[in-house]
Amino acid sequence: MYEDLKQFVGQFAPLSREEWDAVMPFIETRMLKKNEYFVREGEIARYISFTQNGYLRVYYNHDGDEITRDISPLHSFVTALPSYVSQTPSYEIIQAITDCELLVIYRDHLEALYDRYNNWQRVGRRVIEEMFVQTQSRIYAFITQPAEARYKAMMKQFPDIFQHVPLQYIASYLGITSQSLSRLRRTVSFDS
Amino acid sequence: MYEDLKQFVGQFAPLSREEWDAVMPFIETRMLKKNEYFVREGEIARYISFTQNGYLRVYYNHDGDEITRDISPLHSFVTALPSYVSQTPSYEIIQAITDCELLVIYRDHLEALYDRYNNWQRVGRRVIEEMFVQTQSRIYAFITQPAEARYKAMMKQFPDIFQHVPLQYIASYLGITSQSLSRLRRTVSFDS
DNA sequence: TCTTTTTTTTACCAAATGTTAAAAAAAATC
DNA sequence: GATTTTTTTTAACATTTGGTAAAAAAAAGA
Repeated sequence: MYEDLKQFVGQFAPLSREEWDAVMPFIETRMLKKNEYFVREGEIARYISFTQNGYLRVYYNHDGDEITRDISPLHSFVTALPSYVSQTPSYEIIQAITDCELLVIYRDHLEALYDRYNNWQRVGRRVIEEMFVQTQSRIYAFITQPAEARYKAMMKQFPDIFQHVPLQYIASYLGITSQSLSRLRRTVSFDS
Repeated sequence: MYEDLKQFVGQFAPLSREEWDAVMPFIETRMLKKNEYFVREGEIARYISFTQNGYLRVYYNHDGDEITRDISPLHSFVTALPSYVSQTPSYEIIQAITDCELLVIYRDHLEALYDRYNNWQRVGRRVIEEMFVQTQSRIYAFITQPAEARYKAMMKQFPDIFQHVPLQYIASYLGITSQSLSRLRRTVSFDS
């Protein structure tokens, strides 16, 4: 049960049988059809999810454009973090790009788990540390690499995403328009 | 003693007298002269610092250019996180932009503190969560705003930094060349 | 204070990306 | 399968930013 989750979390700290048993009652499975929402605009993000299957998109509305901050890789944790940590209405929207199977845990339950099990709190800390490091790399990429290099790097790192996610979302994630991405793809496919 | 640190950390969780007493023996004060290093390239980041006074710059060498990932605001935590979390040689370099007064704590001591005090682990988690949220905002800025808007936003959010930090570092932090920043500043000062 | 070094600014041209509009292709719906 | 809607591509031109080089200004050192 929850093998993908166990493997993912296990990277960050070993957890005892008891510690796993403690979290089990709080894990809910939630299915989303393509285009359904996990977090809506203005809603408070009261839970976090692990993508057991499918792809989520985290974006927000900016002058009529949808700005994609994240496209969740398979088997990763996703929430609208600004809302989640401060329990204020979310400007970020989370929507299913494909049909999804999510493992959901409520923040209240998770915080209670953290209170009781220092080891779970450690896992929570390490997971977010790792996410922070990833985000840093993305900032470096924005500073040092032009869009074409960012595109190639993304293709290499997340090849599966390109099979499931519309290019317009990828373009936004890369920080360019879909027209620019289209232009890039034309030249990239020839010379590389 | 350590009032700025206590106030900063206190935002994230209340800490008892005992919990503070437990950390005190591990805090070291370290003075850096301008241009001295806190973490050198290839060194393992074995500690984290709180900037009691002064400004640090986190950057790395990229094709002969120094790419500034962060300029620490006053009273913030700074380390070369990728090296710190994985205890591998750091590609990030941390250098004092001004004379600095740092409060330093070693990772080993901090981890031991986390083991013993769940509440400290909670603080560690919340601090990094907050840093992650900040970093997200910066990514949104890169996607949605041209350099001029990012510059104006930075002036508004960190006015003090502009009084202490050379413009070339600010330019790199904004993701542009110092020539471009110079051009921006000329037009900005006229029309706004 | 004078000299040297570093930083910032200016200018010109090149490259990358945006904007607008429309066509083509693909996907969804009937 | 035909129709409608959405997504992707193409094109022309505009804007932003980069690259190179040099001058000006500021800071550091003698």
